[in-house]
Amino acid sequence: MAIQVYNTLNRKKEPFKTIEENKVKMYVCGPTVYNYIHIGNARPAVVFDTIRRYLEYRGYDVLYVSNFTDVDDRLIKASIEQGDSVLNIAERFINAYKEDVNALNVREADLHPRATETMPEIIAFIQKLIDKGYAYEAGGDVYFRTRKFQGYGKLSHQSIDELKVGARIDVGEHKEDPLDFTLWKAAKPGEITWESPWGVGRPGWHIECSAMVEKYLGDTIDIHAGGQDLTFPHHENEIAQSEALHDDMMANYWLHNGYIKINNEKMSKSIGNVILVHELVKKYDPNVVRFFIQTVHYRHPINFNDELLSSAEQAYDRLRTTYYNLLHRLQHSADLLETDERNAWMETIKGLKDRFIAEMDDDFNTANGISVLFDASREANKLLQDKNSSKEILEAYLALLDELTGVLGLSLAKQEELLDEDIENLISQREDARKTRRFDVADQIRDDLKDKGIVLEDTPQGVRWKRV
RNA sequence: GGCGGCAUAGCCAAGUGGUAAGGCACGGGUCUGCAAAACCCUUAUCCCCCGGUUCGAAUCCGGGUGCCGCCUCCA
Repeated sequence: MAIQVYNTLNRKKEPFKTIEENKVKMYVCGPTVYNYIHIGNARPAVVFDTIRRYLEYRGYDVLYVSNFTDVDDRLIKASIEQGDSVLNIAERFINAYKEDVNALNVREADLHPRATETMPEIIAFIQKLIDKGYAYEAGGDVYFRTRKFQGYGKLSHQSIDELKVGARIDVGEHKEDPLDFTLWKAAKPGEITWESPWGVGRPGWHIECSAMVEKYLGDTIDIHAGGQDLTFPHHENEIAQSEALHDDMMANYWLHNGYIKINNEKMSKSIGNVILVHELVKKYDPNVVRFFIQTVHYRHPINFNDELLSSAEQAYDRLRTTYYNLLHRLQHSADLLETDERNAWMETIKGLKDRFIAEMDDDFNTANGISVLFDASREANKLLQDKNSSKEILEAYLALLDELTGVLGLSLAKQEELLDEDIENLISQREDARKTRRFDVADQIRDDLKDKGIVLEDTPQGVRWKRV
């Protein structure tokens, strides 16, 4: 059974078929870099990074391109407010973006093109649209002739006459039709500009993606993705530009992730409930944040608040505990014997892996993939209760957990930690006390260590400790 | 007005025709010197409401209620 992908274009799941065998060309709309990113920006980064990782896991060679919009109205505004250049501000927040998504274990794209570095291609793209009659210059601006493009509205499933109701012409615009959108914007005095056949100016928002996709990936790509809000008008306009020019599909699959809400409200600056990734990862382990995002299907809305994050933290710790306990057993057990049930265990492990793949194949259902991780955890915990467990099977469970969490971009492994010598001493003093049944002494030491954030757990294979 | 989404246990969340995954929290039991961790059991006769199709629906159709998104360069 092939991977099934929900395609916004047709509003249904379809078998995933690539243009070139085993190769995926994927483009994800990136941020406008005028500020630190919030969790609304983080979601697509995490979601499509996960999809990329999964496709690679399934044997595809993925070429992943994601842009930075480094010139637009908001950047110009920020530039004026901060008295700094557009390019400096962009540079600063590109670095901040990379730092933030890196914390969430989002891999860098193969290519991160910037609008300002794609200017010749953007201008050439616009010129070709003019030559083909799909665009026109007016007063130094260039507009796309929306009505001329057959099929406008096919992604957002709206008819052009309905769209017309909301469209309007702003003061200073020179559109033939309210539905037309800007490809090139004439500069106002003092703004950052580029030379073009239509005078100095800068590109409209939508054109950079069309130009970049063409430049780096080709006329038709496999996957084009972004947040749900980009469906209209951004992606609709990209389709119009690219398909008008190429007379071919821009992308075979359009994927859109759902919105984020804060305490069931829309996250917005006016409400003042915007959560920056920056701040969030100080408060919660980035693994937990990533995990939390993945516990909800990517197309569904996701609600953020402290209670939900804390619950996710508890859940994630369950997986971690299993992982640590497997490691502890492996390292501290002298009784690693072959069990009679070796084949049964290996079958179970194989079954878990197969289930994980089946769930993820179904439109990247990470919520169900994660439920398999919990089942794996339960099975591994059962193994840990056996008196005789073999090294091979313990290692197989660790490998399974590493493999599946790795696909999701999560890590259960903790950093190598050492205890202070005096704490080591206390632990061994307690062991002595327990051996001589001086339990009051032993319990006192355990309580003291707990106050210092070290929890002790006695197992048949010796004492186990963890920090809390 | 147009287009679309969602409504599943105390909370979160899968499931889109075959009789309710998983997690958090709660309760009982086992294990333990006591704990912790873990395991087992229990926890929605039922999936917003009403009607219909079907041998059979949380899942399909019609109607209703509630919440939300896009149609404003906001992911």
